[in-house]
Amino acid sequence: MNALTTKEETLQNHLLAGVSADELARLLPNLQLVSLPLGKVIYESGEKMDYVYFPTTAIISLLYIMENGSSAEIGVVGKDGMVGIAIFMGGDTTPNRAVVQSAGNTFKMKAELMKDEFTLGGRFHYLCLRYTQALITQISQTAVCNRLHSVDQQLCRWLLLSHDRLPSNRLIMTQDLISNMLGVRREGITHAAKRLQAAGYISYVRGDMTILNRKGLEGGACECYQVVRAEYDRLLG
Amino acid sequence: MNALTTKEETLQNHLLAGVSADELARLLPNLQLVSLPLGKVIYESGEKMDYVYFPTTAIISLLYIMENGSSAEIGVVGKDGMVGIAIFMGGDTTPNRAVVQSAGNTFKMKAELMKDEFTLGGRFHYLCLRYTQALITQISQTAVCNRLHSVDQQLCRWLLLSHDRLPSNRLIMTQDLISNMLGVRREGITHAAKRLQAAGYISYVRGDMTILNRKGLEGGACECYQVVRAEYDRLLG
DNA sequence: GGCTGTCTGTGCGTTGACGCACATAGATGA
DNA sequence: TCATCTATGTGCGTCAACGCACAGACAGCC
Repeated sequence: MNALTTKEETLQNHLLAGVSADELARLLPNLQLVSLPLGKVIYESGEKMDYVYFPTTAIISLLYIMENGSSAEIGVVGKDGMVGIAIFMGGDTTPNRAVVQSAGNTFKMKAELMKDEFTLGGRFHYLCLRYTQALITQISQTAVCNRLHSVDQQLCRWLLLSHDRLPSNRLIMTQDLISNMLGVRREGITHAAKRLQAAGYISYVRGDMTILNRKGLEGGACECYQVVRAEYDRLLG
Repeated sequence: MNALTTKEETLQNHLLAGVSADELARLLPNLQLVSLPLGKVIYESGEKMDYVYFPTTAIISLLYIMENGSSAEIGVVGKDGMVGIAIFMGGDTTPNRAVVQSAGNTFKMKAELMKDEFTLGGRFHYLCLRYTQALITQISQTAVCNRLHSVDQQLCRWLLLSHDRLPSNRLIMTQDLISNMLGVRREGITHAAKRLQAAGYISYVRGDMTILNRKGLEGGACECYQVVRAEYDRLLG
């Protein structure tokens, strides 16, 4: 891959696409394109973060793992953002695991270089902070949704958030994995997915899901999805 | 109140206590001490934030209000932090309401002055970012807790988070208000509170609650409380 | 083809929380 | 003192989600 196509691919990530020409010129030599397989753990809870990730086609899920092994997703990151905000926020680590939810590509950059660029305080700095605020809204809305909404509604929200970050309508993911993300039973996902398939919104066979009708999903979701979407558009659109 | 006592009171807020002497000298003339009554709304969802707040004895709850009127807390702020991070993160607003959960004092400062001081990039900037990361952990853990834990456990967590930010062992708050914070039924809080009182961990009469046994509450809470506490200590301790 | 492992579907009893209705008890003020 | 309001306690039916067990169904592989 030559420099030109790398530059083109960086533009697939919304944060990298938004920086100034000067900044991009500085960042480009330090960005390494890597392909991530489904299930790959890129950060473990409490572990020092060596790299920051800017996904292009991959989707990364931020999970908290309980002591007893159960888990729940707190946020999802794709081409809209980055994984590793703790690096520039100053904490270096977070008590969360970051797992590849959908295989694909991402750029990675050394944590030290990330800090250096951030401290320069330019448009990159500005975008990182605004992105962090958008992520806070996503996490907040996950909290609210977990409290007040049904599994059916949450599955719709989750599918929409994933679809927004996906390069196609296909999502390679078993119901068992989805249940781990949402922190519910696998059977609960089976039931909800069946209903969505019966309604014609999605179709799936053995870990291969296709989104057929976004509007339908939007109707089945709670207001949480729209709140998050609107904040991303407002802050980064 | 003269300048000396104001300066002493600012030190009750952990963020203000952590800034450099130069920064504090710049901030002090712009900090206005106000007393906030229980239930006062200091920000409405989506509203432009005119001030940032640094509580000393007051506790502020960050809530999301659903379209149907039900609500859920996403985080709580006291002397450990500040309300209004959106001002320096760049978004200016958030889709949340900020309500006084426990009456008390807070310093407030004009949003413009906050932005100016933040952009200077000193220790204040550093502390604001680290605080934001701690708040993210709190919100994340709220999401996890909402998903996986019982009302009893969540009440313990909530009481502990409040107690950490309270100047005494007394919390003036009805069960009805607590239920709005946690996004559960009032009766659910009645049952949980009765159990805690029977165990001797708390006592209460008509909106006047006293925490008698912190260790007991810690035993009744899920791991979520400790995770949040540890992150605050690590990032800001 | 047949074996094996994984993914999805289904049934059933249990449970934690909900929604509603109403009872009791402390606080407030005329 | 009495009326009223608010806060808390309690009962009961309902329901969504859970935990468990197991039955297909499909894929990959020898």
